[in-house]
Amino acid sequence: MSDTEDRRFPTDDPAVVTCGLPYANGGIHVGHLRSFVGGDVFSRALEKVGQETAFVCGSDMHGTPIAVQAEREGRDPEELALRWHEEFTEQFPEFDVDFDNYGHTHDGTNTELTREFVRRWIDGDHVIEREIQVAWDPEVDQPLPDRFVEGTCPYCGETARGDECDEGCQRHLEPGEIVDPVSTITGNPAEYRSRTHEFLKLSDFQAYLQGFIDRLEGTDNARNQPREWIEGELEDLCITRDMDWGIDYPDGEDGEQDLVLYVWVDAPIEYVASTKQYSERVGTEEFDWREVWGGDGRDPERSDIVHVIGKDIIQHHTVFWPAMLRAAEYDEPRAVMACGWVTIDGKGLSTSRNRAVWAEEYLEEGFDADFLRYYLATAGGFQGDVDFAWDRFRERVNDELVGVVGNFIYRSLLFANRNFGGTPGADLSPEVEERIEDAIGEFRDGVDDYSVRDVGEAAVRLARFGNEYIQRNEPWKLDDEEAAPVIRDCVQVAKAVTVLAQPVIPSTAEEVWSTLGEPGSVDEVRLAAALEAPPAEFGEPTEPFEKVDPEHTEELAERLEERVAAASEADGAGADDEAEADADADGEAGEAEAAGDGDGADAGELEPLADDRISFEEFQDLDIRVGRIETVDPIEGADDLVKLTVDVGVETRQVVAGIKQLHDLNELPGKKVVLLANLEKAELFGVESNGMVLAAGEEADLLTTHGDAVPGEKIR
RNA sequence: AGCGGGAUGGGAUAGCCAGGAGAUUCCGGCGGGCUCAUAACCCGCAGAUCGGUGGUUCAAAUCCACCUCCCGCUACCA
Repeated sequence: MSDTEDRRFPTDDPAVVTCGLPYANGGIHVGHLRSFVGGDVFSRALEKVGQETAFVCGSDMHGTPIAVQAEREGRDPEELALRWHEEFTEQFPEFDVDFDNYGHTHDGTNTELTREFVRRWIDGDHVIEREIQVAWDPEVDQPLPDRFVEGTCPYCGETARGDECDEGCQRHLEPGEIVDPVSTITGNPAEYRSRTHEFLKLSDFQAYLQGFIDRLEGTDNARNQPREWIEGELEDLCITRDMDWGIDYPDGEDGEQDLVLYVWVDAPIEYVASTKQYSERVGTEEFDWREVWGGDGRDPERSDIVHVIGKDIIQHHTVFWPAMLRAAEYDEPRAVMACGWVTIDGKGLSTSRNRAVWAEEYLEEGFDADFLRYYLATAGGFQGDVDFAWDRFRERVNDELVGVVGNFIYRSLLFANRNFGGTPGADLSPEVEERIEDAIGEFRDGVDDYSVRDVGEAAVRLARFGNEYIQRNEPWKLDDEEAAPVIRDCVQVAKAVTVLAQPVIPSTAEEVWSTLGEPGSVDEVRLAAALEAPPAEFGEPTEPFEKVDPEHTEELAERLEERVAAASEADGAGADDEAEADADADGEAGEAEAAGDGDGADAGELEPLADDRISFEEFQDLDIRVGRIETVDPIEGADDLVKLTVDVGVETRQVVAGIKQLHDLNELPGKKVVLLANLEKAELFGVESNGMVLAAGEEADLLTTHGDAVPGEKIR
């Protein structure tokens, strides 16, 4: 970031704005919507400043989560993914997220282009073949790529997924790295088999990426977070997987290999493919995708490619992706805008736990899409997290959008219409002209700073000025002749507000535009239109917005509260296996939740007794047994965890317990313990734990029996 | 432990990256105005040591160091 430099928008070249691909295995909620709205606002704003822009995206159809889900449901992955893809296609327009092209990664364009990328890598000698050990389920004789396998991270020892150490050090894991692999489908311990795979030599691009990251524009998090990777040792990226679902690896000669490309290979290429589809549809004279993506002899380090993503996929867009582009001799991204999460009560949304406000649900409640767009775009800085609360939503919409923006436009236009039948014939005052120019400047700065918020605020501030201005001049106390210049100014401000606000509230802006009697669409005009005279005649305006009913949001807040409570409960009880597919979905705040413990932990300070009573039946749901410890083995790499085998009469269970530092392990065998037998299985450090040994307090003081109860006896 | 992001008047946020008159906007509180406007809008007040400590500087919310506390991904007490 050699500072603001002089590379301001617009440039002479066409730009492309992309949004992180929604993953086609679940619905869209407000968290996802934030990055789509952000991208849409930004691309509209770019056009407002005169930048030729294509806004493209597509559904992410491949990858193991979809394959896993399809397998579980006994369905075809393509059919599964397409169903969601269709839904996305319908939902985006409802929020005025208006892509110039929306494709998907499984379509012909992407498939072809992806293969071409890979061929270029091969031709450029950036791909090497390597024998690696891949996880394999011996029982069903099936390879276990990525998230088909879980195990222990070789770096930090945490439980990890096959493709990343999601719970520990967050490292990206290459196939074959994970220790103690277990199949996520069958639960079988996996074994490693030797397979030949293809690798993109990221190491070829280390120096390049170091320069790239200094050049990259966008939000700070995107420019800083990857530095650790780029400045460290870059490992080569395995670009193939042993799977059926995906794009076949283009190996030319022997079509024998049943390898497909890693999902993160074909997913970002969809950005290019989708742009290409757009070009093909409108014609290259209108928009030439090659001018954006390169290969046209321009400086590849000076593109106008802007990626809008969620902060969970920063590395993919700032390390893998630029290397992939470079290796195929395409241009590099100019900017990456990584937005924060949308939270509820400060905690992340969760698809699998229904801890969310769904896109569909929002619309069903009858709210204006512009309201949510406004809220999401301006509630906080783009890279910060934004809390979604219905009452905050109502507050900001009613007080700012309706009260300030809508009200100003309405009162101005109504006054003008009643007294003058339109815009009075008078000159624009220098004060107002200057103020509008300032607003245009704020808007421009917002675009150049990649600040969606500032872009949105520019219009609101101008409207606020408008209210002050009309109040200060009190035209209602003046005769028509005196009032004319004031109203002329107000109508001009109202028009300017409409132009400036259009990227955020496109549909309302459009209505106001036609109320003003302006020809064409506000979507088409540029910022300069804010200072052009409004029509001399226009009809009676209607109120641009209808307020949000407080009772309505109150009710929704209650409903949401219940839903969140339900999610937390489900959560407190359960392990974290359900997290599987979420992380890829962009804008999704993975699964948080530490369930209430953690606090009151200090010795000497006892937790209060629980208020909620449970029924005897509920108690009986717990299958608690007497057990006898047979063997004790410390778990390698873990501080406290040990692997126990416990005789519970009917069988012997393997249980993991965190008691290593608190008990002399040698004394444990033979000790009787109390075991919760029907707790769901969990995996800790790659070791399965089938039950829970009960212990008291922080010290994990093991419970035992005083009499002669025998293993297997039920506690009642 | 690791990585990232924070800590600003009662609550929620902006400013800090390009350091300079004690600071934005929204809600809330108090008082006033106006009546064109969707009980809207406008004005004024209430007064906060801009998390702590030290440093750089003529000057720091804004830069540097250390610290504390939060939050997020996530965790070994299953």
